[in-house]
Amino acid sequence: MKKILQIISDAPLFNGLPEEQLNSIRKIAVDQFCDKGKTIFLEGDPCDGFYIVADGRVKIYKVSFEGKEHILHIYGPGNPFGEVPVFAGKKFPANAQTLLKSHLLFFPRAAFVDLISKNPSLALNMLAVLSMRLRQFTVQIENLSLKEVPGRLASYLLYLAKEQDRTDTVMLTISKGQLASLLGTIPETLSRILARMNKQGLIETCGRDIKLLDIGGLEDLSEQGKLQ
Amino acid sequence: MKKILQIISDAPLFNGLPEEQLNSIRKIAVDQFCDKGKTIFLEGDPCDGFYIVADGRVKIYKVSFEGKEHILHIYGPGNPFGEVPVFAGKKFPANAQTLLKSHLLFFPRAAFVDLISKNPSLALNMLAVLSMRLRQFTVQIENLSLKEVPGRLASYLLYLAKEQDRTDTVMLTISKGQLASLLGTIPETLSRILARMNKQGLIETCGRDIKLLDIGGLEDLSEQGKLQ
DNA sequence: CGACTGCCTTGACTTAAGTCAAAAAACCGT
DNA sequence: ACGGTTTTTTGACTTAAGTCAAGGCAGTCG
Repeated sequence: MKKILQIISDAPLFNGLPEEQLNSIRKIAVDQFCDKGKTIFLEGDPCDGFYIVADGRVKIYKVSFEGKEHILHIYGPGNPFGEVPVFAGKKFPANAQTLLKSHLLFFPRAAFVDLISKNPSLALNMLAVLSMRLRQFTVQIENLSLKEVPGRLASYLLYLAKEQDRTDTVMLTISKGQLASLLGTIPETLSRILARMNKQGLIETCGRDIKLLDIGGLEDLSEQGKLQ
Repeated sequence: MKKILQIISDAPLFNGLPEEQLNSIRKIAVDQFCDKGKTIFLEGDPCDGFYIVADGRVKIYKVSFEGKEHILHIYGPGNPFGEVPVFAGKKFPANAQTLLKSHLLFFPRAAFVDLISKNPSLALNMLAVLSMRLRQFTVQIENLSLKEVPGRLASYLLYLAKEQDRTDTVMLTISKGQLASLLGTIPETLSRILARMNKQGLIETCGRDIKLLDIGGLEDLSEQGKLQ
């Protein structure tokens, strides 16, 4: 387990802050250890603070009327979540659950707002993080409304390749069912599309490893949003 | 035309700020008058500041590879736009165009960041605005991925009713073609769905006026996301 | 008044993707 | 290695929604 102060100073949210401020942030952080599958909060719960993932993985998701689940984000170490309602209002807009045994830091609302209001540079960091998220959401909405599933999958694979700094093979860090949910579809459809992309020589799947055989083709697909 | 100071003090972004700060904000604001259909910025343009709508209406939209357009937002008086890349990066993530003859206020990036970094309460306001936007995006993504078009339309009608403070009849403030794009669909589909909802007695359309005949039914539809 | 233009609607057709059901494969603890 | 989950894949079928093409219905302007 990493030191709390270390975790805090590594988080993008607190990047570049002076030692002294990091210490005052550390003082308000509350440790929290969760098993896999633990629900952290539910949509509509009152929000009295936000979290940072110190270790493990957390999914943020919505559930439809019929119980179908759509994953909005999957966050790993260093990522904050639940920070939106700290400023916007009083309730969480989605559900959060751990995907792995996880270690979280909790920041109580009142104390954090107090810190921010005394700390312009912390506020600027926070603004940058929220802005990045907004930008990602813009992309996600674009994907959902302008691209078909194969296009979204291609985008995701290219994003993964960048993330993992590989050009040949990427490894899924989540199950295919979860990936389907993240792409706004269902496992059956995802499975069929992977099979189709195999046949077309774009990729070669082997369990959770996916060989990228035709990066150019994947790029076309992610731009055009349509297969063929 | 309203006074610039008046516009600024009415904008949610600057809500509750002391007179003195409003004045320093006013000093960095640049007036801009646009005809209908004027492109304000394009996706990928370098961003050197953001805007507030003083008067008129602006659409924020993305264009797909084949040229299909999806409207992300439509903003009216008091709303800021383009504020994301001021903190996140250097380029605009979407396009902006006026829908009406409009009056905008432009805030240059450097001057504004400077203001924020000296002004904790302005920073907090900004955080609240961005958080609200993130929350709206969450809803939009939920709509796109969990609901079919009739569900999204019902949500929009109920939102309009709330906005206009009516329970019987709402008036579309945009054309049906634009509404289709905002809902992530095409005019033909929207037209068919409106016809279907008419037949089912949920609504009664008359040009741009839409009578809400069965609010309960619309609520069910917007929750379940499916017609029937 | 009529022709023009932009917006909306309708119809016939195609297709992407969802549902339901079942088989196959991978994973896990004992 | 074994039984029992849980995931993933496959197949047959349905359906929402997109495409293409043709009409209709305003408004407006000469």
